Amino acid sequence: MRTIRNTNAAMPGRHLTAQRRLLLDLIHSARGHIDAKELYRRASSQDASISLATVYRNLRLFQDLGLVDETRLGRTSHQYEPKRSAEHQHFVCTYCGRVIEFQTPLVDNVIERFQQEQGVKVTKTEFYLEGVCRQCGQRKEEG
Amino acid sequence: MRTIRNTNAAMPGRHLTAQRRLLLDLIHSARGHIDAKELYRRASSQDASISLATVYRNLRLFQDLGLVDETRLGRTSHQYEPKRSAEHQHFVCTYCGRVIEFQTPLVDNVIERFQQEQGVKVTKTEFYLEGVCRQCGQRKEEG
DNA sequence: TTAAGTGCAAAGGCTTTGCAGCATA
DNA sequence: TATGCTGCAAAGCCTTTGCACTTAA
Repeated sequence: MRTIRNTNAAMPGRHLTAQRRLLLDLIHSARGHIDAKELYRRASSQDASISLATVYRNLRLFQDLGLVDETRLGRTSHQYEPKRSAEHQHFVCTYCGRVIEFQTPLVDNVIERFQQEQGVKVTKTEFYLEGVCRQCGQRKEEG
Repeated sequence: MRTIRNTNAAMPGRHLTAQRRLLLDLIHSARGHIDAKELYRRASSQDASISLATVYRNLRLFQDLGLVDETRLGRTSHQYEPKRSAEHQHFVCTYCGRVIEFQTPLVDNVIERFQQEQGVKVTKTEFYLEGVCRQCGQRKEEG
């Protein structure tokens, strides 16, 4: 069980409330992605009085502080995960919802070139693939 | 003014209604991206009685028929555009909302390799960049 | 002590759906 | 003529917000 220490280095000038500690803990231990609803469900089981508004407010805050990354996967689902140093990308299986993360330097090349050619500054990248995972592909062939 | 011909080759077994013709026309002449609300606004100015439900129903239909592509840009906005043969990618300026489209074979390389390594089948790609466009970058420096 | 955070409930967007009437094939 | 489509209005989601109370610093 990962614990967030009691000092407030990550949120200068902010209150490190029990709710925030709980939410950060859950996001970290989710190992992968978690959406607001599921985060609320899990938080509720440990603190029955926590509200969905608090979940949303803090997800927004964590993003602003750079503690958490938001990713839009699939049609409308927003997923959250701890911030990482390396950019990484996502593949989502449209049959079972499985998420595969991957990372490739080619993406950095594309960005570098695009910035130079267009004179723009890229601050965020999202490379999203959708398709059929190995397992579901096999199941389809067999079935 | 691009016109969609009156036969129904694009939608076998479907009714090519006046509303659908109008919507397809507008999507094509939007030259770029358009979202449901704006599409509704423009459609209304030509057919005051068209309903938002019809817009949504048909956007869904057009996607299913492969006539139109949906792209999620920025936080929550869904954008629609005519289907194209070549995959292309998007950059969105977080200041002015400008959308720059680009295309690079590197993306295809990434997909090819990913499919082989993971044994998956990729059916959809979205490479989304966010940042500051040239114009807004200059404006920030000057201001 | 006091600014910041919380829960609650209500409101806001966007999108979908049930239904009765209408229009296309 | 018979299905499919439409408009309308209502409902469904997900997310945000106003307010009064609570709490961390």
